[in-house]
Amino acid sequence: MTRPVKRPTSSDVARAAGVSQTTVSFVLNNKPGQSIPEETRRRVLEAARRLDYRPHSSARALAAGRSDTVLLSVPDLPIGQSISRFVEELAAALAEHGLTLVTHLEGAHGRSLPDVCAAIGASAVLGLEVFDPDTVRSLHRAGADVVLPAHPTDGVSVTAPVGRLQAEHLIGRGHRRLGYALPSEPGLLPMAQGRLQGVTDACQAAGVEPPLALSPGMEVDSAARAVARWAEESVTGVCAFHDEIAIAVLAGMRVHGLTAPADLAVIGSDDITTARLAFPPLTTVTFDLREAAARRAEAIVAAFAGTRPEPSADTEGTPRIVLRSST
Amino acid sequence: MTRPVKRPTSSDVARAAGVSQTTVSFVLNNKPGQSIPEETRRRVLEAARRLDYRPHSSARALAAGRSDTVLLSVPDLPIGQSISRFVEELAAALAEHGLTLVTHLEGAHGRSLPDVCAAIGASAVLGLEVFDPDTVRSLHRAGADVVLPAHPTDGVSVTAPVGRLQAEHLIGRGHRRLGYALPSEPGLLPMAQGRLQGVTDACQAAGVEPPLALSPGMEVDSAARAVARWAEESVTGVCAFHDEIAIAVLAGMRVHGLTAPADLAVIGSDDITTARLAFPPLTTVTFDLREAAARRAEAIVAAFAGTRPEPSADTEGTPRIVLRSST
DNA sequence: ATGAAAGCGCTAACAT
DNA sequence: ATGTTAGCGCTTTCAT
Repeated sequence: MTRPVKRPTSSDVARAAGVSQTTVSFVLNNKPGQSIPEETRRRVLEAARRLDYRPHSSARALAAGRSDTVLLSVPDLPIGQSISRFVEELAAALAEHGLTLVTHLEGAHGRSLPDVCAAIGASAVLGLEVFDPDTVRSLHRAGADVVLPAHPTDGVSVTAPVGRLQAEHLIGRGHRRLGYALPSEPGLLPMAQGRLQGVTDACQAAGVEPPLALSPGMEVDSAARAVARWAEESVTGVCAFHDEIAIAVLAGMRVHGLTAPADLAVIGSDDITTARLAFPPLTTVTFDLREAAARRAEAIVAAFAGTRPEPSADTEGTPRIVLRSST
Repeated sequence: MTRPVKRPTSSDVARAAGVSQTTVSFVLNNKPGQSIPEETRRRVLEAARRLDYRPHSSARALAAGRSDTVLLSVPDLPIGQSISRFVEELAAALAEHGLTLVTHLEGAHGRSLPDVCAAIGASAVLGLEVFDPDTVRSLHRAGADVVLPAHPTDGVSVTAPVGRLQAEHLIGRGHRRLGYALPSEPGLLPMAQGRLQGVTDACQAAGVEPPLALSPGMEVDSAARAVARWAEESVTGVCAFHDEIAIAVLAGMRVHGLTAPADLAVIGSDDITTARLAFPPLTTVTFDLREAAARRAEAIVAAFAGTRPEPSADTEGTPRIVLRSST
């Protein structure tokens, strides 16, 4: 359980390879502008491999003045596997640039994000939504070189256009009065505001009334009340913040003997696994997370290099509507 | 986006407080066995606060030979909010001991756990299931002082007794032939084996046949096939690895016009949000994660101190059966 | 093409 | 009660 062995240092590798420690550093970091003969390089790499050498991250960070660690802050809770997949892709994309991603779950009780950032010596901090200026400042003081997104143009949330797409889908199907199902967790509200705004925009563009936003909650009863309310207001289509809430709406409809999409069309977001298994199956909006993740990774690497990433027209990944019912 | 400012060092604080840098270190770390007059201590703390000083984690880790970072490895995907809550509680409990928790999502493409461990300089690595000896060795070589659980007695998984409880519940209801629904993700298999073993044990103890384990998958069709298979074998109750799979089984039953629990009883695990909303609602096994998290945190702190945690009889948290249907 | 040497910011003996 | 000093393992400048 406790480790008695001392791990090899770069000097150990140097000794084993019969070169200086400096040379080891050059070889292992592929230092440009150095002319290391193939033979020497080989010897060093071989020795490193044999000793199972790994650079001591703290020592490296201390000397270099920056770490290779990227911290991702993930909001309160279960955002479905859509986000999980995003994290995975992001980690992979960053790994290709030699960066390591770890995640901090924003919780009520944990430490603050700047604390965590300082504690692990992250040199970049990522979020899903734009950080407010105060947080950005704190993070910088905590040692973060890069904070993203710090500005709405930084290639914002994975989530922004979701609402618009949901609404356009329903409006395209002839719905003229929409509802919006908000999450109850306060932590998700900022993100929800963004998505709701998208719905509102789409409604305005189509010349239909703005959506009636309610919080159906995650209980059958509360959801049933929301459904009743929407029915009173002649709402015929509901956009849900994410699939879990959409499923709650479906459950609420069951209470009233309503069926989707005939009585009320419901569209979710994130394409969680259980959405596919809901009855009736849910219509969902989702993104190509691979793309989005890759772009984010580029933005980070570019920010490190001081180069601002070229502002691509669509920083959001390729949206995709996944239809599973005939909503 | 990029930070130009240099952050204050402990020497800056020393200068501001008119003391030596050593004294600053002593005060800020509450070094025991030192007698710092209240006045000096106050001046130092005041200066640190004014400068918004935060110790440089890498420097500290390098000098002290160990960091305050704990890395939690979370398996493949959305294990529901049960696990999320566990993470949150764990983070809070560790924070009370000055330790910082970050999470690594085990993904197909990301870096290996030892890589991540080395990259962030974690001095403890945690998992939900027992690590195999090879991994433990790698982690130690990667710089981890503490690896838990490394041994079945270390206060194992949050999950171990789950299978037993599920089976006992069904057997208690008169079921004599059980099925088990395995996950399809290979990453979850080790955990699934543990839970399945619990079911098998309970069956043996009750003198009923061992469970018929199948992988229903997360598609309606594949789940329907599994259900058919269980029906052929006169299985009347199914324990599912977790709620998502249980929901898949429910979906498969719908295809055959079967209803739960009359035709086939289904019991899940983890109490995910959508399980509450499934139709019919799912029976689920769940734990008091607060307790489990606190115990885990203690184990880690104890391991750091070299003290083995006193082996408490129940390292698993308080199990709780959540009934939502009349399974 | 390679090495020597000076720190990075901190902790921990060891003085005083 | 406080300061002096020597590293921790690495990167990087400057010599060779």
